[in-house]
Amino acid sequence: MLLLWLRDLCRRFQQVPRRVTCCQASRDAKTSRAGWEEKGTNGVKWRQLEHKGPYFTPAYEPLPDSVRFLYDGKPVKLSLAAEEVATLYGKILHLECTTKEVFQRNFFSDWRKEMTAEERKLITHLDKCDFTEIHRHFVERTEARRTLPREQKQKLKEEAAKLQQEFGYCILDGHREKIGNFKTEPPGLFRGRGDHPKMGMLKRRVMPEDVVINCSRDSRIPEPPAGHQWKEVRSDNTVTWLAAWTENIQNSSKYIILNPSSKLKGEMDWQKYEVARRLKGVVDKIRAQYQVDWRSPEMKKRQLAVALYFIDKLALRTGNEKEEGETADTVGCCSLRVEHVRLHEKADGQKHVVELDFLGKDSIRYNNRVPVEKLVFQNLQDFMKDKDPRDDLFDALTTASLNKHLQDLMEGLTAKVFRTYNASITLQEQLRVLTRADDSLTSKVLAYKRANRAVAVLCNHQRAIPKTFEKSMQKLQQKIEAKQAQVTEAQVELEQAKADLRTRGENKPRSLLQKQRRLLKVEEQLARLRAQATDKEENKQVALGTAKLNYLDPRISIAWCKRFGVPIEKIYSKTQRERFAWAFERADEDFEF
DNA sequence: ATGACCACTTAGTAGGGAACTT
DNA sequence: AAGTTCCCTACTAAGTGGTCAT
Repeated sequence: MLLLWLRDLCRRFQQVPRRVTCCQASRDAKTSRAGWEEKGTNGVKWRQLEHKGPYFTPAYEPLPDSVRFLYDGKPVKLSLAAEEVATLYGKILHLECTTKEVFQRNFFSDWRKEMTAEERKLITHLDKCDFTEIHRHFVERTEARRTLPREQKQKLKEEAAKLQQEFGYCILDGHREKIGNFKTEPPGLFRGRGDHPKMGMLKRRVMPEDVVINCSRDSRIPEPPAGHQWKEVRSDNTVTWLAAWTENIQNSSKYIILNPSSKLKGEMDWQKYEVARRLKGVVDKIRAQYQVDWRSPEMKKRQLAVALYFIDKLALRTGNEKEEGETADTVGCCSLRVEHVRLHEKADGQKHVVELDFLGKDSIRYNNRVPVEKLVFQNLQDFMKDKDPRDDLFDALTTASLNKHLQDLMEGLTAKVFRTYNASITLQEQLRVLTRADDSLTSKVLAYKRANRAVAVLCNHQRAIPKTFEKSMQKLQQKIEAKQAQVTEAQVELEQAKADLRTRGENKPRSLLQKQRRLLKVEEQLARLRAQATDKEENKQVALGTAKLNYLDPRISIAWCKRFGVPIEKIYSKTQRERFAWAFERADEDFEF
């Protein structure tokens, strides 16, 4: 208690909390041995941090009188507060979430809290509310912005750039670094993923009074907006955030953080991959061990061994416990329930097939059938025996105990390192298998995409099928047919030319050569189109970006580009190149993960 | 042990703008 | 110039895993 109070006091006086520095020192002894820190500083993330604080969402701008809200068919002029919340709903009227009952109920309940007593008395049923004029108003506003004359657009762009210049950068240890999100989140209606019990709730406007500023003591402390104050100004150099507030839906912290291009973030990214590379050195031993443990007489040990097998083989997430009723019902490995597993003695012509079917992170469905070793199968049967569908599959296992075990196997090893390791090693291996040195540039890039996709599939990174997918696929098919016709035509012409040369003895070898070249060219184009179509089809439900950004050691890709003469721009966009700047300094063509 | 809390990484989506057609 | 497609980025939700108090 005393310590707590002291620490709080320290923070209030904007000093580096002593206790934190002390703790960090002991942690450092461990981490430096593991090669975590290179500067030899103890958990300290910066020495200097200066910034302007967050940029706040501009105040609410009332609707023009011409835009009406109707209740029960009659226009009602809403109070400012109630109108603002109404516009949040009207703005997203076209989105599917507004049709969900939970969303509507939560929204209506929170909206009513913003109404005056009078409004509350009048407006009692959401289905009598008509937001269509509000919705149209915002659609028109967007449209108006889109069709703005060139100079006006230019002006808006410049204003945005000015804002970016003023608020979008900080000074960290003498370097000007880009901030990731320099704006506070605007008020809005909470859009959880999947079946979220809180969808539709009002996310309130962030005020300076909610915001804690983190910066160095001797820096220019950011000014709060006129007439306002910060909640607190502190100087904690063991954390990387610049400002923080507590969001009112889940009561969790939101942070203003650095851009991924920053040195600090880059260094942390690098370390992540170095840990994964260390796993490469011990993974065989770990695999051998968990296979032995499948036979253990201890239930705990067997559950751990099977769970780890899933995490390793199927790249499952660890699956922390979640508070029931606060979030959507999703699971990971350790939180799998009996109802998520089906065992097939025989399926698809294979023995001992395990079928997993559950909602994972972001309520993305994981549905996979895999043949497993007999021992794994028998263990699963045992774990499921005499349990209800809603019971935990691994009832004797927690993520904490799993990670504790992993920590003993290798310094810095946690469950998520397996995902990183397996993702990166898969990319490297797939690139090796799929790339041919004498292929065209296009083919090489396509090979990369394939390798990337293999990882995305492994990690179950999915996306919604693009709305225009069918249409654009049809168009591509038409293009292919047209190209096919061209090829046929070119073939005929070539044959004709050959025949002419023979029969009439016409002496035009130049034209013959031209026709041959023509055929080759259209055939190549056809092949390219076909490859494109295959690629598109295989990719329609797969999200490649997540793996690329978070799981694939960029040094693998950089080395591959160098080895095969592929320009790096073909693989990484500008922001991605900035994000992976750390890797360019550390990878030559011989790099091996 | 257990749970609350915190800080950080990982995730999919909406919407805007660039690039390409018409 | 307008329409269309495609790619990128901003946004913010939802995970992981550590620490600390109880």
